[in-house]
Amino acid sequence: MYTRAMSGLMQLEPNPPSQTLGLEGMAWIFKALSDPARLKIIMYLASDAVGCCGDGICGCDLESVTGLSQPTISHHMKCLASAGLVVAQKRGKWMYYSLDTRVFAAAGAYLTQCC
Amino acid sequence: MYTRAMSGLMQLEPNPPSQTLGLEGMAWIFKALSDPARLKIIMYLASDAVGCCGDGICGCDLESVTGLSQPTISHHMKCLASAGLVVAQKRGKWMYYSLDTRVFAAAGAYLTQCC
DNA sequence: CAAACATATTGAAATGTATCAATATAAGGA
DNA sequence: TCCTTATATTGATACATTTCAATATGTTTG
Repeated sequence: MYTRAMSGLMQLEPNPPSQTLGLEGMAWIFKALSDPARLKIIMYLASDAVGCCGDGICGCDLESVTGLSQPTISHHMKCLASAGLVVAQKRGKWMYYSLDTRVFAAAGAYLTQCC
Repeated sequence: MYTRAMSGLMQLEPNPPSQTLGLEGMAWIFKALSDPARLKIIMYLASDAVGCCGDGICGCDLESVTGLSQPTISHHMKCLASAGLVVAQKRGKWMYYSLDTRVFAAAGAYLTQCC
């Protein structure tokens, strides 16, 4: 899975993806957004909730929010990170996740401007 | 496929989907957007191209634009229509397709406003 | 009505996805 | 060091998706 070379997405420059990415890249972003569980995760990350570890939202928070197993959360977060929508940061033994609002803004602009 | 009850989506009211649709509905829209061939079709429909039948863009136009077979185009258009992104209209023996800009605007707003 | 054409449906193959159980890896604390 | 905890990976299963060939449906025109 996620065989697409993601280096370009992971360290996105200020340029909006709609100009940087082709159809394939945009489709990849929308695919990451196409699962209800992942949207739920995104909404939780956007909600400024506190999280059980205090210093951000980590994987175990997302298990309880979604009711999904730990490997499934790991899978979904890799999917979101590979699209550049989520930034994953390891601190200690936890992974902390946050949204890259630039990618959301760019994908939103792509939809509002395409027609 | 496309077992989801689409009646609500097909005759969308002015209300943006982000308020009308839940996570499932938004995920359904993003899934329709998650294929490069469908994005190519959308870009073509947004381009105000003339089309071989003169009075809009019909299925055979999309075959030549994408290089995909007729059944595959039919499949993709049903997918886009089921998400409400595309309106399909039969005139004579042709199906004419157009974008529902309200759904694009609503999906775009969902992304720009969620974080 | 019959032929031609546009689209839809069916069937099938290849591939991809979502999910969890089991296990591995990595990091912190006793 | 050993145990506990958080996350990642592997393996397996069920299901969905993309695609086309073949065929069916429906519409216009001869």
